[in-house]
Amino acid sequence: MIIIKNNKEYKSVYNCKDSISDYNIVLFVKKNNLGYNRFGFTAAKKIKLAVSRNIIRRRLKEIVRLNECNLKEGYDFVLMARVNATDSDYKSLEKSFFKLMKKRKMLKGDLNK
RNA sequence: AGAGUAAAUUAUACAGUCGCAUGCAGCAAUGCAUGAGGAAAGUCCGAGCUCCAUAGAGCAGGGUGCUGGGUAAUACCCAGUGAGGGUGACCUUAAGGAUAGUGCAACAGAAAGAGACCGCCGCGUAAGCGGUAAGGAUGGAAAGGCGAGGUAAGAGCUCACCAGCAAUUAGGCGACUAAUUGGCUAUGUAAACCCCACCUGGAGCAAGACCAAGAACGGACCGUAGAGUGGCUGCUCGUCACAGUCCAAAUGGUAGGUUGCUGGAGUUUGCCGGUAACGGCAGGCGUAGAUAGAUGACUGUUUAAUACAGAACUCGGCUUAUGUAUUUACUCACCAA
RNA sequence: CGGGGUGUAGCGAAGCUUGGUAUCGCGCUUGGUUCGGGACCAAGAGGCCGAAGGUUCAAAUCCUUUCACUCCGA
Repeated sequence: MIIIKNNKEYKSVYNCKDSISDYNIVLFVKKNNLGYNRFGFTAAKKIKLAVSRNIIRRRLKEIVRLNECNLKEGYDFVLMARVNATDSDYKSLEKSFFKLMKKRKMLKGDLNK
């Protein structure tokens, strides 16, 4: 898994304005023409406690790690946690991840159905 | 068996699978070890460390404020003193000075620092004058309290007891306590100004150091006489740097890597000193170090795995948040013997 | 990491220095004016001053702790 590190790259993804949202997550997508995927995880200060910010980011990382092989290649993804995600557990985050990926048709082959 | 006081322990367990960070070993694949807290938090104090002149002088300003001790240091801790609260175990306490001075005490009340409104008593036909702080009324606070003597009526005017002040003596390192004597005494506020005693330079790891890249963050000279700006509270002084001229480049953005970075006033066991905080000696332990930022997911077990909550230079305190289970010592009340 | 500022009626602000009465504007309610509405005139309601302690006879004001919002510097 390759993580986006630069602030500029995050901003360029946001500026594409290609976003789709859910109760828990906002997903930003941009084509990068590199032949592989890159990921970014953010949890803003709106979520007050550092503990819950960390836990949400770690859970999102875990979801991506386990399901990276199912995604199409050549894109930058940024997963932004909403305030509602504070009370959500791992399984509901995973559900909304798949829901959003299906909507954007980013899953490989038959999985989109 | 009820109510309570004080102190302390415990903190996402254990096993397996996948995954992350750091270190070590290895050519590599990989293997092994370690991996958030009691508050990591708030940033309310105190330090270390770094730079500013290896930090200066004076005044202002700021802080602390019963006594003694502990400590690197403190506004912290320990032991004690006084005051207040509780039947008690025990708890609370910014607690120097109001006789150095100034200010303030609204409204009410006659009067708020020195006093006569009503009343009482004397004189007087009366108006009024004088004496008087016992009683009334106001207020948070009213001229030491209360009783007896005394008197025209009264009054520490006199006396006993109590409270306060001063001096002496005794005890204690000291805060202070006790006794005796004295004259009879001027309220509160210093978390109002202030006085006294002690302490106090500023900025902070984005501090700072080194290296690379780049056309370039410079080189040389003069001067340090005066004026100016800056060195993060103000003023005065002092001191340092810049500011000047010439050469090169240019009015602009680049911001990468290494280091600081974890062994430290560390922790724990025993002995000794001390009422204690703590100190000394000897032995054991090696216990996160990232830089978009490492701890997560799933399954099983036990009654249950839950609260508050996440390291970012490091320590010592304080304050605030907090689940479950448990222990020790003590107090009061009731019952029984 | 460091340094400020603000919190007062439904909304926006004064008052805090120097402690005793919480004031102003808009809005709200009632009445008047108008054929009716607006504007205007008159009257009125609405606050334990972010929270908890302390000092004081008395605290929005002074002190301590705490919560929320917000700004600035590196």
